[in-house]
Amino acid sequence: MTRRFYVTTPIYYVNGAPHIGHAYTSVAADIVARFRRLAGDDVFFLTGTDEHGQKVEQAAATAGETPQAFTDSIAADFRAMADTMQISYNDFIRTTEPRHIAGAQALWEKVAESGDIYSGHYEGWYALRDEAFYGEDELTTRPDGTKVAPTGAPVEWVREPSYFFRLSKYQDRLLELYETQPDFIGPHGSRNEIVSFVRQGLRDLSISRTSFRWGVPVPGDEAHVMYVWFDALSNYLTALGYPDTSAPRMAWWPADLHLVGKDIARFHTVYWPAFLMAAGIPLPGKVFSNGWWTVEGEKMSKSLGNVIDPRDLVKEFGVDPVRFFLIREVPFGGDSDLSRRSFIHRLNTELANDLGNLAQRTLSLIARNCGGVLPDAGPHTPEDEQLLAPASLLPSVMEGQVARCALTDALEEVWKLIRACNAYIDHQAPWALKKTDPDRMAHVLRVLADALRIIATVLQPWMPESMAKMLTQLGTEEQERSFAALATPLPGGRSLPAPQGIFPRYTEEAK
RNA sequence: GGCGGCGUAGCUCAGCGGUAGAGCAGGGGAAUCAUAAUCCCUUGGUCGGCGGUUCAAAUCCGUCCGCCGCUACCA
Repeated sequence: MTRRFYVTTPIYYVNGAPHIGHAYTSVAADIVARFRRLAGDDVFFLTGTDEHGQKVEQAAATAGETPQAFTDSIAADFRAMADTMQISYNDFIRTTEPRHIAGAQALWEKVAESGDIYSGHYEGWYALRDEAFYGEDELTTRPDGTKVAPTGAPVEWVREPSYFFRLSKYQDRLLELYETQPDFIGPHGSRNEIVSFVRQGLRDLSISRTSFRWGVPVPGDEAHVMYVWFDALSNYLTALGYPDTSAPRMAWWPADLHLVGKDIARFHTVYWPAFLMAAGIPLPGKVFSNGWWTVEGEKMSKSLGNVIDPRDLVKEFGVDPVRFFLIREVPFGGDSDLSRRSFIHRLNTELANDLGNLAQRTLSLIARNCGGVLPDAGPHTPEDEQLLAPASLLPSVMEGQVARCALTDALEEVWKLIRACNAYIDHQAPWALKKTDPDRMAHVLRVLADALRIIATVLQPWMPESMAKMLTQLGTEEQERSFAALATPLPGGRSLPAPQGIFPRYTEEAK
């Protein structure tokens, strides 16, 4: 029976334009989704936008638009970015859609049924700009007597009625979850932080607001709208058709993997499982958080004006090199830097030199010396085996790595094989065999073609467009590109298209 | 302050009890099928400091120094 796999990106908050950080998380999720599809799973891949909250309401007012019109245009921009990045989502949910609003309200009611929602008052120092409450001890007093948040945002004392979620009740069950399901939170460092946070003790969570209107109305009390995280987190369920348990998509629940930025790890590893526990809904399998990008060594910020729109890079270099760089440059999970120099260096050494050139030299030798058709396989020498044996294990090795979200390690695994292929071709020297032993030459080229087929197959999730081109040049049909298809060797004699370079080299023109 | 992580070759990092590793960068050589790409060899580290446990420590323990993260409602 086909395994179902459900992976999500965060729903992105529409208070600004999409940047490289959003693209990063989405590309990572996309790689997992594509990888699981190649492995034969029935994948559901969700992305979308988080569109409620006071900040959005105000930004819309400032822009002189209705909140709906405002979010429509930014949501469209996020969707366009996802499309540019070749994100293969199955659905794009917006929290302003009726299906989501109804689902979020149903989840609220379900949690309320368990007795874990009660009404009270919330009061504290509130920073409008940050949409956040702060503790007295976090504030600093300015010379003029006004208090400001650590972020520098001015705060005011507010008191408003609020519904609360009994988060405190779930402390032990959460700790037990982290204990019994050690892979629930990744990477490791993030897990430690969450565990120690929960150990400190959990306070009940204010989950509604009366101070603004742009949100999901609380069922049965229209004076309140839901706190944005109750609303937002429920998207992972509402997109599947929740609360309609007979909806076909509900078969994908519980989610296998939520990929998130490290800033929102806590919402996904503490609040979300607690909400689900309260509602009696099974928990997701894993929440993995990724780090931040800096640009040329500096923090990305609007004031520095160094915010990178991934689409600008795609325009210049193509989508696959950007996807590749984002995942390759640093172990997935940590922070990383994007500099033009390191970017171009990566593309030149690993894509153009190592991989692109390997394909090009192999394919042009075949084109020129084998009549442009895929040679038959010959008897394997020990050297051939030494190359092909580990190559055939690649998909299963990478499967383990992808399951751990070790997306960079998985790439490194492929590059070991690519380097081995370059060494192999030099040692076998098919260009010399051409005169001394043409049969062996053909067999060597076939070994390389087989290795390249594996390489291109497993790299499809990272670089779908380029690897499709490479697989076409290697003579594979559309239906021969899954992991399962690798078990069947391609028939010799198939004619191959004329080889064409896939990854160009870049030279920075001197300025 | 509390909790946690990190500090290993010029750079990015892996190793986590048994004679220091990879990639890139640097140096030398080979080859010429290929996007002047590739291959081979090679320089380079008292594994942050000090102390301890052990036959044996980057690897375990203690301590010190230096970075970084978390410490509640903020993509």
